[in-house]
Amino acid sequence: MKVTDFSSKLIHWYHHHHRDLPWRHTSDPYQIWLSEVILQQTRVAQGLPYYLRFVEKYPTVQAMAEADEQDILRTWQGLGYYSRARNMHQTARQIVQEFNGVFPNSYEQLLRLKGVGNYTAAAIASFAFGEAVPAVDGNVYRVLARLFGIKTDIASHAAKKEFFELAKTLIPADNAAFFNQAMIEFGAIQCQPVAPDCLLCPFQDSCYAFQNGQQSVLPVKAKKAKVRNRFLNYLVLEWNGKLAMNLRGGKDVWQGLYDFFLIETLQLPESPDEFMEQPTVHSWFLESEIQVPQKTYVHLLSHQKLHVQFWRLRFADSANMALPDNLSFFSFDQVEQLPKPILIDSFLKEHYFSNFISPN
DNA sequence: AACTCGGGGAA
DNA sequence: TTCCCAGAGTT
Repeated sequence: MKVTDFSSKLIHWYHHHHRDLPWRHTSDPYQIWLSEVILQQTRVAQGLPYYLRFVEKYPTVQAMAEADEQDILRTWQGLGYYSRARNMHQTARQIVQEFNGVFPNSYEQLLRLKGVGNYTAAAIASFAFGEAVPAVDGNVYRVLARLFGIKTDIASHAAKKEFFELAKTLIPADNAAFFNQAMIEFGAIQCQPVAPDCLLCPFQDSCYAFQNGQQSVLPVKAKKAKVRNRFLNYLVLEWNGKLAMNLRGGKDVWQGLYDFFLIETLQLPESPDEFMEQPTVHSWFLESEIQVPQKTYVHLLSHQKLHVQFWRLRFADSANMALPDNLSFFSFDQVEQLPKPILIDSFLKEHYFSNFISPN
C-alpha cells in the first residue's frame, strides 16, 4: 500500500470513529500539554475527570505556576506516578519565569521541558503547532508492529528509534496533527491490545498480523520483572484530635505526599516487639492506648507489592509529644487537604472520615 | 540497557 | 491472576 493511501485511509477512519474528548477542542498548548501529561501511562477514562478538574482550577499556565506544589499534588491525588505532577508544576513555573508565559513551539524546544519526552513533545508540537513529527506512544507501537510485522521488543532502546523512523515515513507533512491523533485513536479503540476488531478494520488486506494470525503475538514486549514484596508498619499517632503525618521525601515512592510514621520490616511482624529497638517507639507504646491492626492491607504498585498494617496509638491530651523530623500533627480538616497516597486516603476514610449514612 | 515510579480497568 | 494504559527520569 502506498504511503499516501495509508494516511488517507487512517484519517478517513478517524473522522468516522473518533471519540469526542475535551482536549481535542483546544489549540492552547498549555491545555494540550496538561492533557498529555495526565494521560501518560493513564487511560482516558481515568484521566478525564482529572483533566477537567485541573483546567478548572488552573485555567492558564500562570495559574498553575502560582499554585503551591501541595495543592497540585492534592488535585493529582489518585492518578499515580506523582513525579508527573511535580515536574509539570516545575515546568509551569519555568515557562512563566524563563519564557514569559509563552509555550515553546517546536519539538526540539519542547523536549527540553521536564516531564516532556519524545512522545509528549511530538504530541504538543503536532496538535498545537502542526509540526510533522510522529507521536509514538504505546498505541502506535502496537499498530505499527501489527501492520508491518515488526518483532523488535517494544520495551527495548532499539525499538524507540525504529518505530519513530518508520512513523516518520508515514506522517503527512500537511496533516500531522490528524495523523497522530488518528494513529493513537486507532490503537486505542480498533487495534486494541486484546481482541482487536480486525473484521471491521480498513487495513485487513495489508496487515501483517491479520494475514498471519499474529495479533496476539505482536507487538513483542519483554516480560517485566517480578514485583518486590515490602512490609510497611504504620503508627498512627492520635493526640488532641490531631494526627501525626509524615512528609515523604527521598527516592522512594510517594515523594511529596503524606503518610504516617513508618517502620519497614523484612517480613510481616509477629508482634510489635520488633519495633521496640527505637527508644521513641518504645515509649510511644508504653504511653498510649493501642489499637492493634485489624487486617493487612495489600497495595499493588507497578514494581512493588505492599503489605501494610496500621497501629493506632491514642495519647492523652496531656501527653508531652515530641515528634521526629518530617512528622507533625495536623487536625482532621487539615489532614483531609493534604496530598496522600490512595492507600493512606482509604485507611483514613475507613477509620476517621467515614460518614454515617442515614437510613433515609 | 535496566530500574523506578501508581493506580485502575478489563478479561 | 495478568496485561497495560495518550511515558519519563535516573543510574
